[in-house]
Amino acid sequence: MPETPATSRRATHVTAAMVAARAGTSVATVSLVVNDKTKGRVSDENIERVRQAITDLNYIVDHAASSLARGTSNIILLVTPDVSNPFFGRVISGIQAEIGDRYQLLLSTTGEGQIPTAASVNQLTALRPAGLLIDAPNDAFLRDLPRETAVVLLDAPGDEDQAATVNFDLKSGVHDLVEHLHELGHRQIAYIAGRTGTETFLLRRRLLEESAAARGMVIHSADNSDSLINLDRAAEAFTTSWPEWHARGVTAVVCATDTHAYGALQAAINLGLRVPEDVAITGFDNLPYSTITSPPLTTVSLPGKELGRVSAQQLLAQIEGREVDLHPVLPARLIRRASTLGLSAN
Amino acid sequence: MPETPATSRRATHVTAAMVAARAGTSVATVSLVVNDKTKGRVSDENIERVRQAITDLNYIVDHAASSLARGTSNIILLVTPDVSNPFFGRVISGIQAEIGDRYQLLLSTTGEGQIPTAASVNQLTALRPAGLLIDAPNDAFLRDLPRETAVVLLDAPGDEDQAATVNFDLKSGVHDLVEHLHELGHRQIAYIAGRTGTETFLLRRRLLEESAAARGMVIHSADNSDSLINLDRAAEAFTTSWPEWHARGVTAVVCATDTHAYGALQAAINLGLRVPEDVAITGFDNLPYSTITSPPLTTVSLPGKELGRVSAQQLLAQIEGREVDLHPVLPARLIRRASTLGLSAN
DNA sequence: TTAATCAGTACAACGCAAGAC
DNA sequence: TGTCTTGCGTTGTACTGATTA
Repeated sequence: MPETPATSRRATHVTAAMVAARAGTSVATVSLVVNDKTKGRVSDENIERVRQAITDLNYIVDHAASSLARGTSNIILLVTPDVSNPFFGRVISGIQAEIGDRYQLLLSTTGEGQIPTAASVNQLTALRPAGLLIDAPNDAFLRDLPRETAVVLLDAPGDEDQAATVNFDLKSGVHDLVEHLHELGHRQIAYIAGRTGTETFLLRRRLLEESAAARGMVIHSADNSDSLINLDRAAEAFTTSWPEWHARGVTAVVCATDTHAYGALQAAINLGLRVPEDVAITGFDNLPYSTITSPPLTTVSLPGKELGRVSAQQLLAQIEGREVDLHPVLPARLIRRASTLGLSAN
Repeated sequence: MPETPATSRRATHVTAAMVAARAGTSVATVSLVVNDKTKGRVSDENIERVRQAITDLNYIVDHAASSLARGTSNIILLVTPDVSNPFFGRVISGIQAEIGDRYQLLLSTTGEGQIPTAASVNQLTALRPAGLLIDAPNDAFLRDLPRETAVVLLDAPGDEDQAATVNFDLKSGVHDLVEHLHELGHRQIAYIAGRTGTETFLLRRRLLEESAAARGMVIHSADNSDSLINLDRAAEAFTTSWPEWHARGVTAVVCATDTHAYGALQAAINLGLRVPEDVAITGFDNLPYSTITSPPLTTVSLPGKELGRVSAQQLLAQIEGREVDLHPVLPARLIRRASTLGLSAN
């Protein structure tokens, strides 16, 4: 009869064996109880004894051992290009709200401006995550994706054939934006983005060009191959490009995110420009700060928390084998504020 | 001679055994190579053979198995009250930059306004994290901390006896702030915070009161027991409290974070108040948006990325048994902007 | 001869889950 | 009902031989 192997090495760490010893059952029974597989396997009395022992000893199933035995973990991996953008804070909130504590959210940031390598993707698979949430991926990353794992792509327009996606209705958002600018009399429009290669930013530009062309408007681009969503960089880009834009008659600057727009706003003001009289500025995201900038920012609202929430639902459905719409699209609404309004049509 | 057990169940998943088979060595040798413990144990030739096999097969050490065998994982857990505040984005960036890819950063959010329970703490320990980074903890949480794990508390003034900490020099920051307000003629000051029970917010208030008392100034508090760092809630708090504050002669509102200050700013403007002529407003953090609000925000700058970076260094030092200063303090500098300046001293 | 270093392997954990019994 | 047993994939310890100081 082996004694309880309690103080084998460290006095700490409660194992199923200790629980079993205390409850007077086998380890297998403990496992059945903690995993709710008691139906027809464990008597009510034993269930109760085990439960009691678990609370008495404060037992928690070891994550590593459980993952190893099962071949998969309860970790959900969120891969984002840049957590410092508050937009991702919203996304994360949405995910957390949805997954509760059954799964654990692990963050993996590809790092400032780094394109994720196959190696780093592999690092992630070593965790045997229950699922992968990948925000604003580029093509290189998608190629290396493990096919065995549940995957949802967030804000990855054009990748609908690769995996489940949750996208924004950018087309309609951009359409409204361009129409709005057109009505205000703008004909020459500049576009500031970062992170060349991120599909969603490229799409925003393509849609802009299409929508603009349909109305005889022209899009000019900032020549910044930035990889960050960064206020200061956007400000630099604006400052550098403005002389040329101005010479070409640009009167409105569309930015790929609100954060870029804040930078543009700052730069414009530093250059002594009046917004929107001299230049109108718009963004995407509708961060909370966009109501208190001077002037408040016209922007295409992208529901970040909703993105996180729906993506998580999507992923859980995959993991649990439920059927769902694989490509939901979230609305993108134009929010008109003073950074474009107030310009007299010319 | 056993064949390579390649297609045992799923054709996927490369194991050390496969690598060993291909390299013509034992599994143990493979382990030694991947863990860089070859010194005097593995010949250069075998190291090379194993390395080759690893790249050929694209082998990655399984996280669960490794963690189980070692009794600890390579996960670093960040516990934050609210990821949606962009301040945490900075902190996360700093941490990521420091830990590289040797460790994986796992996020655990205690949820909107939830005080973390002992149960949730235990959930975390099931992961056997290499270390814990805990931001702005409250006392209840600290009581349940596992003592065996490496822990660093971030922005946890007053908890220096509990664990390693990385704090801001709030005292000096608040001192400068109060002096600044005093010079501008303010005597009655209101304070808006969220998250009652978070030590750092309480301390900001205490320091404010001490500093103010020394100059014959008075602090009034908003009666909001909010638990969120949330622009809208702060706006509500301002709107609700302003009539009374105004009646008592309050001319300046100090907010516990910039995000709160944005809300106050918005509310003040909605009430038709001029900032800073009718009411001065200040924050803490110095988020990038504070330069482009209207007016730009006077704030106590708290270096968030630095906080993350230093905390991670601190944690790695603990994990690796190195000696370091256990309680570094990061500077908190007052940034004077238009939300307080421009008020004529009365 | 006795240590000590080097090279490499066998094997028992690690703690849990699931199928056989 | 419930337990036994095996396996998940790694890691570290103990061990074997051989060579060198």
